[in-house]
Amino acid sequence: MKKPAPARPGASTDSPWSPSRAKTRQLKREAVILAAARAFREHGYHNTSLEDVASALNVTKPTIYYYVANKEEILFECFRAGLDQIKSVFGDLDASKHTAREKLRVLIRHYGAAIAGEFGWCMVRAEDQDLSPAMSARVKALKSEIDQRIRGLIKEGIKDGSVGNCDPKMTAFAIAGALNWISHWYHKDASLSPAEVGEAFALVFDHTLKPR
Amino acid sequence: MKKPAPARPGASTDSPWSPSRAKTRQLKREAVILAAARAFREHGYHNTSLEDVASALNVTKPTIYYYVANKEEILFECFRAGLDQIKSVFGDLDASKHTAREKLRVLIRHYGAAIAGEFGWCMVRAEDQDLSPAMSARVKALKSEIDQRIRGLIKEGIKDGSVGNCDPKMTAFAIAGALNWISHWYHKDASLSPAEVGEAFALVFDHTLKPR
DNA sequence: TATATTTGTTACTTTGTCGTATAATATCGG
DNA sequence: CCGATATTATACGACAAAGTAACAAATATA
Repeated sequence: MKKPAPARPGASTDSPWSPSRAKTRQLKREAVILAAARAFREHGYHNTSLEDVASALNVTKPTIYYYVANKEEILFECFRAGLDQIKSVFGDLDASKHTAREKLRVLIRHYGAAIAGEFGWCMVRAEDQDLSPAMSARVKALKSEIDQRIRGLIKEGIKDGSVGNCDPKMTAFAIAGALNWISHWYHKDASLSPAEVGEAFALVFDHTLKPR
Repeated sequence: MKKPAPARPGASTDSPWSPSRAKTRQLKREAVILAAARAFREHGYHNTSLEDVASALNVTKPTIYYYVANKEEILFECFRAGLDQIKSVFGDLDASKHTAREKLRVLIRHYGAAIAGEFGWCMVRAEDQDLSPAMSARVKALKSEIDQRIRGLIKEGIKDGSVGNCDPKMTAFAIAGALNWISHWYHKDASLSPAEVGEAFALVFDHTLKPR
């Protein structure tokens, strides 16, 4: 279970290993995750063997296991990559001085773009049951954080008057659901870029939220 | 591949077999489908063995195969049961003389209730790749019919003035997505009945659609 | 009650894929 | 240039679950 070399790119001076080694290793690991994410999206998690992933990278299966402990770890990393991408906008939101509705607009645009991205499928459609209880709990916590953020912004908006009166819980479910669902249709109907998709949904829900 | 007896309940007079036999057989078949649908929802399609389904019904695996050709057929029947439930409201819609927005309200309420029902999970979260190309195509056709209906009603509403100006395609995606997503959270958070969930969403999107 | 048909079980084969033991090759620091 | 370590391949073990063959129990009809 112990890594042969610390994979942190920052640990260059205090490590006996060349940083370039650790760096390319990290890069290759990420390539494995990404190739897996694409295969999962195309064929589903259970219909994708690690041999499929390997051959997509022109290597053999044990090579995959050199970079990753097991299939579950790959799935977890896919979840994390996607969810982190969504959460990356939280900082901007905290800093911003706009109304809650405008913050929601930003969040929706960003969220939608992330779902249309490479890890959208895994983040949304992969099943908790394919992760161990521990990993599943971590994923649930991340997801819940995002959902709570939406619900919180709706409540905030009702208070500051930028959002019309509505049921915050159901409205948040509706928004999150509509966004998550993008992963079901986006790659079949990719007439828009991920950013454009996010923008389109931001517009739709701006209508929903605007007070009347 | 040929069934030993025609399972249609209508074939009572011209068949040498007692109709009660065919009837109970049909009932048992449906019990298999339903038990499987519940197991799929709880553990996922691939994490549910037919032995699990069998033991939930207090029988053994080959008994399942007596009522059903294979696992794929079960999944297809689950899809069909759910989608038919949604489509069952189309007749009322055609007969109704209300505005398009009011029709949408009815459709959304009904759709939402169906998704929160027994077959909601299979209908929405099961993957096309787990069906043969032929069956997958049939499912896609049914789904598309429903989506087109929503989009059509939005366009109709924009024309008759009951729906405010919006992008019909994206708005339809948003509505369908929000409704489909119910299957992800409903059984964990079942504080409302399926009908109440449908009603709540009808309300949320009435806000979205109302002209301003 | 006797017989044919339906319904169900026990025990098996087959298949696919995860994950690993082992060995061979490439690459880096000294 | 050499030894150690990183990287990759070949071949295999283990196991779970789909699907089947052959046989046993139940039941309707004559």
